Amino acid sequence: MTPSSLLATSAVRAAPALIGWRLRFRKQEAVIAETEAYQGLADRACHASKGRTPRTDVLFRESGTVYVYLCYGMHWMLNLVCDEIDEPAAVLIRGVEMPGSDPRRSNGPGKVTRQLGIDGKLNGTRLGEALELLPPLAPSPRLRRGPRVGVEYAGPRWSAKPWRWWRNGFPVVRPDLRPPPEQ
DNA sequence: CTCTAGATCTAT
DNA sequence: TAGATCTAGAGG
Repeated sequence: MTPSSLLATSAVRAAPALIGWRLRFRKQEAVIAETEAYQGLADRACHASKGRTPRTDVLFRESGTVYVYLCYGMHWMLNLVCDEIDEPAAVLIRGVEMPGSDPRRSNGPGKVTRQLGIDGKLNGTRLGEALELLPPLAPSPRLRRGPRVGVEYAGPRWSAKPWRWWRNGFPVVRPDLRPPPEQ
């Protein structure tokens, strides 16, 4: 499994598969521990549901493109673009684990980028340039899943989708969230 | 041009 | 539970 084949599929399939893969940036290494999928024009939680705009353009590009945007005026969100060209989809990196670092320093999307020193300059670059994606070193961990965080604005149909995954035992923020009864 | 909401985090 | 901080996108 190569980084390109991993991402050349829907975000809903790529997001759980990415857990355990490693990100390398400026000599730092981080193991992906929590992800969320944003899939397609129909997904009201996905920025691309607003259409192709200057901001969402990167989502329509080739898988392996890096999408970074500023949230709440102060937090950078790191995403990896998935799926085919012109099919907007991305996985949000919500949590990582770094050797010798308290995981509570990197268990949220804003914390991830702050910890690694990632900002908007990475937006539109491709994996392999500044940011690298490397295969797991350990066997696939057991995963847990639940609804995405902070997307209530998308309406109940989309905010209830259990499109968030994390490594069992990872100290996720908002552990109060439970998977919906059915989807 | 103005206005508003937002894929969050931290301290209170 | 509120405040920080700022920009894309929508509306006039």
